[in-house]
Amino acid sequence: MGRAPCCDKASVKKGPWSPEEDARLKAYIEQHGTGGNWIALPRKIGLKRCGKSCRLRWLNYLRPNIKHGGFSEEEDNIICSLYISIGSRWSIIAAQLPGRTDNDIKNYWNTRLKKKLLGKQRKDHQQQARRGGGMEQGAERDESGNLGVLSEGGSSQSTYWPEPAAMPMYSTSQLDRHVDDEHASMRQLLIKNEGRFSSGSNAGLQSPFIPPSSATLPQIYDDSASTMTPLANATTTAFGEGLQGPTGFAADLDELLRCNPVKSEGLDFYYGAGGMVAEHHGSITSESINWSEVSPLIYPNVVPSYQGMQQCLFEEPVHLILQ
DNA sequence: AAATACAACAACCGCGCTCTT
DNA sequence: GAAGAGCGCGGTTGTTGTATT
Repeated sequence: MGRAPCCDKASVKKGPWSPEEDARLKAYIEQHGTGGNWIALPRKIGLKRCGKSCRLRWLNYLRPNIKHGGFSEEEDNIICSLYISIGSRWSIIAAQLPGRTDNDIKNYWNTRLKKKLLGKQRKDHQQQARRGGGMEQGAERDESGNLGVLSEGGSSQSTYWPEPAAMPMYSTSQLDRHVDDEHASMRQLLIKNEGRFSSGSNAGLQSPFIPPSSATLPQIYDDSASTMTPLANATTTAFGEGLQGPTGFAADLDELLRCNPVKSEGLDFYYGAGGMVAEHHGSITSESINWSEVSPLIYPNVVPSYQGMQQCLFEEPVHLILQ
């Protein structure tokens, strides 16, 4: 048996919201709140809209203090850094950017930031070629504009990415899962750019996100197994399996942030004293956290601490992981 | 000026999860 | 514990505006 629809599709209006609908929804919520039931809300107001549609409209457009457009470079950098670390968890990323909604960030990423990054990549690519960087033919991106990270089966490498010796050691199953994975590809791009668009002084720095090989992984965790085990579990549960990527990436992030508490203050909500990882040993989910409540607490820290976070993300873990 | 292509944004859809009964 | 309702999220599609030919 299929899932029951959340509302009667036939009697529900779809498409763009009129100013009148906006005004009614806004006025009602400002006066009465949502009442904890979005499904019933449109009936109370007399709107022929799906409850989910009302919720979306409120959250993405009508809610106070929503910013639209005009993303700053700092915001770009934060988005990129978080995309590197947690992937397309737009709601979590949005929680780090006051006034931004997940939908807004998602759209911004899909329509502009991704292209901006690829544009930079293309530029770097050309510069490298001019310097005699030895780009082979056929290294161009595919029709969708993506650069191949690894070819099918992982037996050959992209001509752009580092030589095999510098490449992470993926297992066969990991490769199978992530070949042609856009997220992985984009993340590689971001990592190369150190999670930002502006070129920094340490442009040649090697990415810290070199995934530990199967041989090095256990060592990392064995060193502090009593604390790392719940941490790793919590990370997996909180951000989902997909997060782990081909690299045990979230675990790496855990490790480096754990080892650099001062630098990770932007992620206090996640790692800090009494934070979710500290308090919930392996049983939390992203849904169990009320990000709207968490966000106000962390907003003030985010931007000022970004440099530190970025430094933490991009400078420290090389020796940690390769140790 | 008209047609077409592209970009940006708003909104919808389906799924997984949590909560309630 | 099971089932249903509702919420929240991420992916995708549709619409509108702008640029180009």
